[in-house]
Amino acid sequence: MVAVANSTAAILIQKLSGAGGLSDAEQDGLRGLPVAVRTVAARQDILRDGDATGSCCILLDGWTCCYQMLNGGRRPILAIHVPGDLPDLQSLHLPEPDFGMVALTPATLGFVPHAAVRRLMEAFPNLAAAFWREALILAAIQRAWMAGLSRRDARGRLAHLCCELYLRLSSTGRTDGPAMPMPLRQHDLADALGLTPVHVNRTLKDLRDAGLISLHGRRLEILDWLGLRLAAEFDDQYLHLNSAEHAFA
Amino acid sequence: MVAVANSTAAILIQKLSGAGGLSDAEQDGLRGLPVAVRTVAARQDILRDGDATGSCCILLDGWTCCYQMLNGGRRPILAIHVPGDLPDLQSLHLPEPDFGMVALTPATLGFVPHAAVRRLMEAFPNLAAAFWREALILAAIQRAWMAGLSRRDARGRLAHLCCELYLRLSSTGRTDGPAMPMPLRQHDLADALGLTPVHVNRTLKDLRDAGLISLHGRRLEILDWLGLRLAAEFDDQYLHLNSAEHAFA
DNA sequence: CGCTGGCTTGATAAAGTTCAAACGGGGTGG
DNA sequence: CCACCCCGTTTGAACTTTATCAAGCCAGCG
Repeated sequence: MVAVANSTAAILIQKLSGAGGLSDAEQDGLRGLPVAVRTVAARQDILRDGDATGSCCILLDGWTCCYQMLNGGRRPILAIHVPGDLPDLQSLHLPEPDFGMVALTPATLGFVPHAAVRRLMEAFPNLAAAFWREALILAAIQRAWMAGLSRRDARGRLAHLCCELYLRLSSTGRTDGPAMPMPLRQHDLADALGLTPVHVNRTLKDLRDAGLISLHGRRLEILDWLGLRLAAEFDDQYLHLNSAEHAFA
Repeated sequence: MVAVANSTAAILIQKLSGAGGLSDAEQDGLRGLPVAVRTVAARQDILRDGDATGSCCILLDGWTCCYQMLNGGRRPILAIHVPGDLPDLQSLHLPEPDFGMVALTPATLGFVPHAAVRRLMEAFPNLAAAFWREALILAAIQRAWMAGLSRRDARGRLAHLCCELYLRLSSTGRTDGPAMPMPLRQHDLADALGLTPVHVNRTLKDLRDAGLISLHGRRLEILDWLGLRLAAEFDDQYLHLNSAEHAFA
C-alpha cells in the first residue's frame, strides 16, 4: 500500500473537481491517500455479495459491473462502471454490500481504507461534498435505468444505454470520435437491460438496420446520434457531466 | 419557519439513531434545525422535475413517491416513501432533481434549508454519517427494485413490494398486526412495478387466490408471510432495519 | 483443423398489453 | 332518502412483445 500514485491522484482529482475545482490542500489530501492498487482479470469477482472489505475503491482502468444473484441463475446487472467511477462509496456507511461486483474487462482498481476516506471527508467538507456528489450521480443513473426497465421497450432501453455509456466514456476521453469500446457481451447487455440474450441480439439488429449504430468486435460506433437519442428519449441532464464536450455536441 | 417541533425532532432522532445512538449534543443539533412544516393533499405535487428548492425534506406523515415522466404519459415510480424517510437528500449536492415527487396520501413534510443541514453535518461527523446511511439505504432499495424490474415476473415483483413495504412501515410502528394501510391504487402499483394496471389487478387476484394476502379498501393484510416471502424471494437485509421486530418475526 | 464461446436465426410458447365493457361503492345533489 | 355519478376495480378477448427451445454459424485459438 503506497500513497496514491500520480496517475491515480490525477484521476481522482479530475473526478472530484466540480464547477469550483479543488484547492491545493484538498488536492494534496487526495494525493496523500493510502491506496492499494489491484489488477483483476476479465470476468473475475472483485467483491462478493456480503463480504465487507474495510476499504472502498476507485476504478482506474477497465470496466466493472455490480449485480445481484437471484435463484435460477438470474443475474440482474445493477450498474456499469467506467474508469474514474467510485462504485462502492456505500461501503463507507453500509459495510455489508447487497451486491457483487465483477470485472467486465481486465481492470485496475485502487482500494482506499475507509478510515482514510473518512478522515479526509471530515478535514475537507468540500471533498466530502464531492464524494457525495459522485455517489448521488450514480444513484441518478440507477434511477434512469429503473425508469427504462419499468416503462421502455427493448429498443428504447438499448438505445438509452448506448447513449449513456457513450457520454460517460466520452467524459473520460475514452471515446474515439463516434466510436467506443463495448466490452459487454450480448449476455451482459441482457442482464443489464432485463431482456434475454436472444432478444438483445434481435434488438441490436433492429438498431443496426435502422442505421443508428454499428457493433462489431467489441467496438460500438454511433452512426446517427440524433436518431439514437430520439429512439432512447435520451436527456443527458441526469449524468451531471461537467463538460458536454463530445463528438456530437 | 420554526425550530423543529418536538414530534419532528423525535422522528428525525429515531431515524438517525443507528446502533450507537446519538449524543445529547447531536440530538440538540437536530432539535435546533429550522424547519418549515407543510401539509399537502393526496395527489398533490411536492417537487416538480427540475425545480431547485434550497431545502431538503423529511416525510413526517403520509406516503409520497418519486417518479419520472416519459413521453406518452408513462410515469415510472422510482421510490415510495413512508414516514421518517428523507426522500431528497440528494438535493443537497445535486440541486436540480431528475424526478418529481407527489403525495400518495395527505402528507406532512418538514423542509430544512440546505445550509442548516450542511452546517450540522460539518459540526457532527456522526450525524453526517447517519444522513449518508439513510441515503444509501434508499439507494439499496432502488437496487432491489431494479433487480425485480429486470428479472422478476409480475407475481414476484408484487410480492416483493408487499414484503418491503410491510417491513418498512412496521419499523415505524404503523402496521396493525399482519395488516397495514395500502394507499397505492392499482394504477400506482402498476407504475411502481413496471406493469399495466390490468395486469396488476390480475396478479393481485393471483396472490389473493393463493391465500398470501388480502387487499380491500386501502388495507393490505398479509395472510401468509412465509409464502409471500417465498414468492418474492425476499431477504430483508437490504433494508438495514435496526429492529427486526414485526408481527411475523 | 477442429473446439469453443459467442452470435445469429427460426419456430413456438408464455407473459403481459391493449381495448372494451361492466361492476361496485362511497359521496353528492335533488 | 334515493338516485346518480364518478373513480377505481374487475373481467373478457384479441393481440404484441418478449421468452424459450433449438439449431446453425462464425471467428479466434490451441
